[in-house]
This record gives sequence, C-alpha cells and structure tokens, in this order.
Amino acid sequence: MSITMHDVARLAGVSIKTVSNVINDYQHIRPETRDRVTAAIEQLGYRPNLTARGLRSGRTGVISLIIPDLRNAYFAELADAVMRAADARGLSVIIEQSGAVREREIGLLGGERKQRVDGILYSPLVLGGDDTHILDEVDTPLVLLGERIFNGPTDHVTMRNTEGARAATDHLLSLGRRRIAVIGARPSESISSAGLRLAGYRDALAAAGVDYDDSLVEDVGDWSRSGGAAGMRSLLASGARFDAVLAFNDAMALGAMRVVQEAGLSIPRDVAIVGFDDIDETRYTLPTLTTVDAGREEIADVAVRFLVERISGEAQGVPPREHLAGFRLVQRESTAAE
Amino acid sequence: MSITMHDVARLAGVSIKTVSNVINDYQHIRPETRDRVTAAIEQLGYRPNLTARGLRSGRTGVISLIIPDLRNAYFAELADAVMRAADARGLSVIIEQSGAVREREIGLLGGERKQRVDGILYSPLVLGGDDTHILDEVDTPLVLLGERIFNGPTDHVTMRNTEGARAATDHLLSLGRRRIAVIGARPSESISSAGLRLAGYRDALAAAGVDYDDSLVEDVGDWSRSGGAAGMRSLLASGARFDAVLAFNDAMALGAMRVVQEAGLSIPRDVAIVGFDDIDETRYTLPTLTTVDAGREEIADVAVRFLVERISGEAQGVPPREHLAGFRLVQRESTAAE
DNA sequence: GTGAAAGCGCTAACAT
DNA sequence: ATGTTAGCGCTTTCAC
Repeated sequence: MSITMHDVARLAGVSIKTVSNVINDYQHIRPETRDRVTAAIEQLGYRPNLTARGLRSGRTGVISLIIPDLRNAYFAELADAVMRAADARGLSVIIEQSGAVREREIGLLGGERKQRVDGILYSPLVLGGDDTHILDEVDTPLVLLGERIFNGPTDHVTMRNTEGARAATDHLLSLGRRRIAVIGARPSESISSAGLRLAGYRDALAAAGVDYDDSLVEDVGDWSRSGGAAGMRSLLASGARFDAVLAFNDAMALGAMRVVQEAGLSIPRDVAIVGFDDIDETRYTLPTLTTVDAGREEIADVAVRFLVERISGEAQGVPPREHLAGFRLVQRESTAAE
Repeated sequence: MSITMHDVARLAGVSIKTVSNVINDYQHIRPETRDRVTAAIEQLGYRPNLTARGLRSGRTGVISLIIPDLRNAYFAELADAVMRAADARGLSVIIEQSGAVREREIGLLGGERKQRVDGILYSPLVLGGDDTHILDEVDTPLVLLGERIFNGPTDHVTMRNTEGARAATDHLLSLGRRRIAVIGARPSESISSAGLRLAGYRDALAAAGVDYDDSLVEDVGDWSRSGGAAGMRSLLASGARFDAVLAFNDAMALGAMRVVQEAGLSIPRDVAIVGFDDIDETRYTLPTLTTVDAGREEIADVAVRFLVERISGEAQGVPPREHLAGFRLVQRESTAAE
C-alpha cells in the first residue's frame, strides 16, 4: 500500500539499513550515498511509518496530559502552554479529561490507553496525599502537576501558591483595605491550592497586624464562576462588612464580581478584588481583574522538559525533582487606587 | 521487558492465536478455554501492546482535532465535546493548534505526525474555498468542520449560521429594536461564519421591513473580546444611534458589553445584546448573555461518527456528506423585556 | 561505510 | 475450536 524503506532502498540501489541510517542522521555515510537516498526519498514522497518505528523503539512520540476539564479556562490555557512546549520538542499531546472524578483520575493512569504514550503529565484535582502510592505503580514516566500531592515518587512542577496569595493580600493591605474576604477557602484541607493560598493570606494579615476573621472566609463547593457568585451572595447575606475580596481563582473572582456589581457596590471603590491564575479573560472584564500570574508557561515548559528527560533516560537515577514556578502580581482596575 | 501474548498463552496452555481471539471477542471459543485465558491475563496483568496492534492493523485508535487555538473558549468547548464523543468510541484525541496561521493550517495536514492518527477532524479558520484542492491530497480520512469550505471532497459538519443569526435578529426585532448594530461582519467574505451570519441578519431585517444601514455594521479584525470592545468603541465614536447589538460570537459580545457599560449605558434597557456560540461563560456575566447555541455537542457527535464510519470503511463509496446541526436561541438577561 | 537478518508484539490466513 | 506461520515497517546487532 504505502511506500516503505524497501522501496526507497531499491530505487537508491542500497540496502534498507542505509536508508535507515540516512533518516536517523547516522554519521558515517558517504555523502554521495546519502544524496542518492535523499533523492529517492524525495522522489517517492516516502514518510517513515511512525507506528513501526514505535514498535521497534518503544517510543510513540506522544505524551498525555491528564486534566480535570478543558472547559475550565485555567486548564485550557495550561493545555495550550503544554502543547506548545511539547510541539517544540516534536511531541504530540493526547489530552484526557478526568472530569474531577476520582475513579477516572485513577483509571486514566492504568488503562490500556496509557500504552499509547511515552509519558504522562498528570494534574489531579481529587487525588490527595493519601493516594501517593498510586503513583508508585505507574510504570510510565510521569510528571505531577498541581498541589494535591507533595513528596511523591515522581518529578513535580507546581506554583508558589502561598507566596502568590500573600503578595495578593499584601497588595490589598497596601491599598488600606483591612477587611479582606476570601472566597474558595477549604479550611479542612492544608495541602491543596485552597490550603496553601489561605496560608499566604493569613501570613500577610499576621505580618500587617490584622486579625484573621473567619466570618470573612467563604468555603464554596466549586471553584467556578457560579461558586464565586454563591460565595459572594453568602457573604453579603451574612451582613459581614468587607472592603476587599481575595478569590482563590479568577473564575470565582469573576462570579463574585458580578454579584458585587448587582448589589450596587462599586469595584474597586467599595470592594477591591483580586483573583488568581491570570486567565486571558481577566484583561477584558469590567473592571479588568487584578490577579496572580502563577507562571503557567514556566510550569508547562519545565514539566515537559522533566518528562522528556525521564523518557530519554537522561535523568535516570536523579531523585524526584520539585520545581516551583515564579509568580507575578498583575495589577489591573479591580484594585486600582482612586 | 513487558508481558506479551506469548506469556499469557504459555500460562493458559494455549496458543497465542487463542489469546488473540479472546481479546478480540472472537465468537467461537469454548467457554472454559476463554476462562482459562482470561484468568491468565488477569494473573499476569497483561495489556495488549497498542503499537504492535497498530502496526498490524493499520489503525492507531487515535484521531486528531486541528483547531486554531484552545484558549478560545469556543474551541475549548468544541474540543471537550469531541473528546467525549471520541472517548465513547474508545478513541483518543490528539489536539493540534494551527494558531490560525495559514502555513500551519496546511502543514498540519501533511506532516509526519498525521501518520499517528486514523483520521482528522479539521477546523480551519484561514483556509478558504480556493484551497479546497488541498483536501484532495489528504489520504487520511478527514471530516471538515466550520464554514470556510463548502462542497469539498470530504464529509462536512457545520452549523446553521444564517438561520441562527436570523433567529437572533428576529428576537431583537420582536423586542421592538429597530437599529440593530452588528459586530464582526466581514463584508468581503460571503462563505465564512461572518458572511453567513450577516446574511441571516439581513434576511431578518428585510422580512421586518427594516432598512439595512451599513453604518451600523462593524468589521473587526479579531473575533475576540478585545475585537468586540474595539468594534463597540468605534460604533460609539461614530455617533451612530443603535438600540441593540448582534455580535457574531460571544467573545465579541462580552467585549462590546464591557464598553457599553463603561459608556454608562444600560443593558438591555439602552442596548440589548445577543451573541453567538453559547459558551459557558455567558451564563455568568453581568448581565447574562442571550446567545445562539449552534449545536456544538451535535457537531462533535456527528463529526466523530462520520469520521469513524470513514475509517472503518462502513461509509465507503458514500459521497461526501454534509450535516447541519440544529440551533437554539438561548434567551438571557441581555435581551430581557423590561 | 554498507548489507543481511533477526525480531519488536500483534493479527490474519490458512491448517488442522 | 484452536494451532502454525507469515508478515506489518522499522531499528539494531553483527558481519563484511
């Protein structure tokens, strides 16, 4: 059916080994032989069969990215960054959505399908520290993303959650705000985005001598727009007074922003708002949203690099690495000084 | 290294063919033999090697989805829908981003990488009708999405752009609005989302006896939030009077909405707004956005089905099919009656 | 510097 | 109903 190395070899009058050598840039080939082979490849429009190469070499040239949901802007942007980083190294990316369902999150690590990939970038949302052992049983190279699991058996790339939240809170404090509400806290969790960000918030308050008031801290189910909206409604209904809000992600910040505006309050005059993630959208809302860019690009670049180093064996024997990406507070209208 | 069929066969005391038969649900196997093999598979934790199967069968079990950019919410949601549809059929999806760059859009159809997939879902944004011949040269099964190319050599799944835009315009007219601005038009293009939607707008105006006024029609470069914002700024600066806006996608609608609000106008009182696409976000903005759900799920389902039928040969000889998904006007606050 | 041949793990003829 | 065998297209020893 399609053109194989044999066809090329025949046309060039060489053996298939020589064709293989040319394709793989083997050094010791006589230039004229190389030219003859190259010409034959050109003439026939030959393309190496990646499946056959994969069977022989054990590599597929594909990695997978396991995330909760592409409809979540943060993950869509992470996926974009990962695909660019992978592309730069000649890798394709299969995206698998776990839907933040525990069984799927675990199942995706074990199924047949992981056979199709050389390595996995794994961003769990449900799995926690108690599940670390699950990673031990994965024989495919894997780089962990996020903050659900620390000190696992694999490389890990994540962000400076605590420092980022602290910087965001410091910023609000610097505007003279003292009653800073939080949306998205999960007091029961310490090792999670929520827990780490809450710690940063508390650090900043403590350093400024402001008391922590848990009536200002909202636990919402879903880190979505509607979750943020619900959190804000609950805050308003509680009668608590506040002059600023730190939402633990941008989606919640935007949901909260809507409710604040509906309530007739002005942003930032009555309530200043800061989000987290720096999703694209935050530059176009009314008002634009101050947020923390937690280093998505860097996370993607380093994660892909770590994975490639594990796949190639370059990093063989190197103990699990941990990389914390840099962050940056992006100031926009939602916290503009008057 | 890993467990193969031979290992299973040896343990079960059968030949490797029998193991293959069991795995592939071949009918005529004695139940006890099947059980023995199944037990051996279980015991060894055997997983078939998909690469080897792929080499042998010529199928990879992977399809690719070529889209402009995952950071665009419409495409992120399309990708989500496609992945669900593919998942239901046991297929994995490789996403490739063209970045809406012509060379990449064409290049992705030809490179080595397409070898890794059984079929392609192709959603070009730059390629046009003049490029139809490019599709002729693709030997991999391909289903075309979008409205850049019609009557091409492949199956095509798209939406009812004209009818959707007409319904949206009819809705605005039914509210008594007569000066309906358009954002996102491209008067030079007739076969494109912009052209088809503009036609629907004009149809509705004509049917209602309202004159078409091209000072109300904004051509913006980018169908993004910032494009929509720029379009609205331009409209306001022009001094044109309008009491409604039809934006040709939701991102532009949201950008325009921001500018309208900044200008101190009320939505929907002063200006009613309708978007197109029904991205998730439109349910959470302030006000929520009336929009056209153009049948994204249906598009994904049908496209994957068409592709699978082409890959399997089921649809061999069937001439290129065209499917137009149903649409639905989703009424929300941005066009609420007072 | 190049060729011959083995075999990656599987499926599909063909046999039995 | 099950076993034998021959490749799928490539890379990789090992010769020469």
